[in-house]
Amino acid sequence: MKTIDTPPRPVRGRPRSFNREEALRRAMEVFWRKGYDDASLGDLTTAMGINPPSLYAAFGDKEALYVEALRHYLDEKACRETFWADVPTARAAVEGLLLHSAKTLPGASAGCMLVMSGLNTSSSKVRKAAIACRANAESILKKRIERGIREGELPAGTDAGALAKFYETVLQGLSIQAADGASPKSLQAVVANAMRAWPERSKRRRST
Amino acid sequence: MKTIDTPPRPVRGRPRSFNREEALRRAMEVFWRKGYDDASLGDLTTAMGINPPSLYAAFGDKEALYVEALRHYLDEKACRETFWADVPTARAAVEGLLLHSAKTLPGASAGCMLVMSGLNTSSSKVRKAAIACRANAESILKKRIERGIREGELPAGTDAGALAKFYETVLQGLSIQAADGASPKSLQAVVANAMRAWPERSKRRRST
DNA sequence: TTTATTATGTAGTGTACGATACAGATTGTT
DNA sequence: AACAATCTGTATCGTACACTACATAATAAA
Repeated sequence: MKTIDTPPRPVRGRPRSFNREEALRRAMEVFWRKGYDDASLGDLTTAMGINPPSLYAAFGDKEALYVEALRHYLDEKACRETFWADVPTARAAVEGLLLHSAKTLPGASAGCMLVMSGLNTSSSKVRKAAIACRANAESILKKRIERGIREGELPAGTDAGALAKFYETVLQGLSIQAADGASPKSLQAVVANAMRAWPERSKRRRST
Repeated sequence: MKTIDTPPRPVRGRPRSFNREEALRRAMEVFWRKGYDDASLGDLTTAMGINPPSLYAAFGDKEALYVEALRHYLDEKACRETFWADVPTARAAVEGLLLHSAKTLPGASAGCMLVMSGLNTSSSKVRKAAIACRANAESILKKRIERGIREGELPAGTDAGALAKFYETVLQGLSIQAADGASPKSLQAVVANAMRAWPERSKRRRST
């Protein structure tokens, strides 16, 4: 799902000399690695291969560039719908999501960009955008769990919202653990523990 | 446990005109609320009621002041040993810790200072100190769990390190959830889910 | 060819920040 | 009383930052 569509190419004037998508991708990597505040315009323009006026003409300002980079991150790196395309059960979807994080986050030196966004950040615009994106991610997780309930995979009385929030909480904690230097193996053990909280389908308990 | 002892009072010279402990406490509150980078020296000196030279004479520099403020936070707000003084079981200790966070964090507008420290921060000194403090907190949790294993509360084969890391991960996720505006009630539901992963003492399973 | 429009590179602007120089104030020591 | 030592308030310093003014280049339309 494209969240922001590229404005239609202007018909007149000097054409842009750089690839906007590619520049955005590089900006995303800088923001991901250094965070919003610590990524200076110099860092960004160097990585993007352009000068400040081009950046401002194409993206607005630093805040807008960050928000767009975060959206790009979600589409490219963390799109749950596509990640879950062929996963049959909610349990496998959640476990796969957590394990994916456990395996890949220790490589990214700064955790998950979505999780880290807006924390300790001066820009309230960035903070609000990050909160909204995380809420959206949680709602996607919730919907997958609700589907599991509808399909009989989970007990009928399961609180999908609370369960989604729990696994989202674990996911967010994993990023901090990864940023602190935890190994993939230790994070996988964390995931294994988290999955022990998964509501089993009536292992011999009255269901009302 | 005092981690840093106040240097002995110099015998000569003009005496300090402010209370160092009280100034440190106020600096801690500013850092807690705004984070390391976003707390300016102006914010700090205003809250502390002193001028920059006094700050530098008493605390070194901004980084050293932050590290000391973080230690103060641990002693005052988050000392697990004293928090667990009268808690008989490891399970109650962990659950109490999580519930305490679930109830109090939504009030603090920026989550737990220990958890948020060093994230998206320019100072590597602050980052390293934060990582060390979190590792220490996790080891305290691990020791409490190991005691539970020794005392027969937990199954003999339990991996204390993995279990401690799991609950520390949840604790860290709770701070992000709180910073995102989650209510105490919803966080308590997260805690309830997390406690479902607690290893029960052989509810009819072979214990080797 | 001329004109309008948009992008580019150079070279800055203003500002906020962390940190400090300095002179004067306040103490203990001799 | 004279001196040494330490702290305090004022008034900065140098720097890094986000951002932009401006002249010029490159394109499409007239």
